[in-house]
Amino acid sequence: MLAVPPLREERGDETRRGETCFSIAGAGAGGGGGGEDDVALFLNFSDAGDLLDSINFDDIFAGDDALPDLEMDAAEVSAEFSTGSENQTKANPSVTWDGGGPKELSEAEERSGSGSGSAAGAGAGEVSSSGGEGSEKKREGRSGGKRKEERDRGRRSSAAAAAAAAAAQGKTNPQAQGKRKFKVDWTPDLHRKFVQAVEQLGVDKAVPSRILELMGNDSLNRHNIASHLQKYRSQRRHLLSLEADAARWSKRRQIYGGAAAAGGGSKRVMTPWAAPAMGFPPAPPSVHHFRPLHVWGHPTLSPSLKHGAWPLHSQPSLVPSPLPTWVPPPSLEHPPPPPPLPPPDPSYWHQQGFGFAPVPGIPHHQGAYKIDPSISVLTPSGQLASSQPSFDFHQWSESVDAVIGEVLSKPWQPLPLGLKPPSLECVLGELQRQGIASIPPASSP
DNA sequence: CATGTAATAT
DNA sequence: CATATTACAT
Repeated sequence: MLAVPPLREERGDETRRGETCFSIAGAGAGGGGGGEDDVALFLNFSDAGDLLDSINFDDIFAGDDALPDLEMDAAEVSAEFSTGSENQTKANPSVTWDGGGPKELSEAEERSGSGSGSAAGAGAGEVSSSGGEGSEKKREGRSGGKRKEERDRGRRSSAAAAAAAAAAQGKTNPQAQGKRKFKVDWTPDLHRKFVQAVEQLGVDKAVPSRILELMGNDSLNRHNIASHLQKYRSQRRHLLSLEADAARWSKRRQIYGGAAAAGGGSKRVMTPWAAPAMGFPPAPPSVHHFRPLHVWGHPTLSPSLKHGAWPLHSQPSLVPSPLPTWVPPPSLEHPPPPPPLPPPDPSYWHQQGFGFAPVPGIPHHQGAYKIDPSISVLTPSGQLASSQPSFDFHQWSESVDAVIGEVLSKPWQPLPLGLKPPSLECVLGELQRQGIASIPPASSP
């Protein structure tokens, strides 16, 4: 709570220089996902250049608090999806029959129109869950986590029988059509097709069914795709965040480290905001008023990420050497020529599923959100969350203004992604609107 | 109903 | 371990 001096209230101004305050409005709650983004990305980005080549995704996904130890174990990285091999070019996915598999489901109907009602017959089949769904939807905290403990659903662990049936038919050529429960082997090739389809559709419009169409692969069903897609997106998000982080770091080096940093004896490149990186709020006492705030982030993948080969190894350096750096804060210090940032696409933020994630520590429904680590969000509680630094306005309170100043001055942006810098108006506007902050008189920090 | 996500099973 | 499956939410 601070005095809230002047600030142009008129929203009309929001678009200065093409900038726009994106409002995620309700979106927040919806996203629900993206939970794994909380990895602390303290990677050693000293050399953004080949960073990506050395990312060990296992670490990344491990995503616990422990800082990923950048082991740079190239070998490991390329563990799966080894493209080099021979198996390539197989048009058909190598689906492997999960013959004995206990669970068996008839997927027949998947094929939309084609009503290939094959119906494995196999009486047993229907493992289809849910006996009768008690309909006890628990409406609570939402966000993926609720999970009704052991949903006592009597694990129909058996159903197995059916499997046999499937197997029987399987033998020869699974894809024929009687595909049942095989496991898709996402070969690099298959994956490429997948990616191609996804990109063709547009990352955001790529939905299982359509992807499926485009891939034309008849041995896959929607679920296979969905599953893969899920993973794919997940990966993507990580890449995005890494890229952003790398960029940020790179930027900082550029700014603070300068030539000095080169040698390795990086001066305390750690300047402002990295300081008391207090974790997340000690649990916002009572965030009653929460409304969605504004977020900033990158609307799209940088080209370097777009290529199809997701399996890391083949991935070109993620961070383009010449990082399109965006320099300083608009109103602070030097007014750098606004780089030709690709126009942000507002709609982006409204897309569903882009990982708005609950900020660890803050019950989702309380309205705290964050997006990929690289993106920052002003939470209802006044916390400005981003991958690393996290400012809690309550705690830093005295200096909200200062905080804001720092926030705005930090190298936030070198996002090679057409991300635009948070505009002062956006930040302050929101703070003001919520009565949390005041406007630093033109030259606060 | 299709989709997305997290958790969990295999 | 990569996928599949499930539960739930949208």
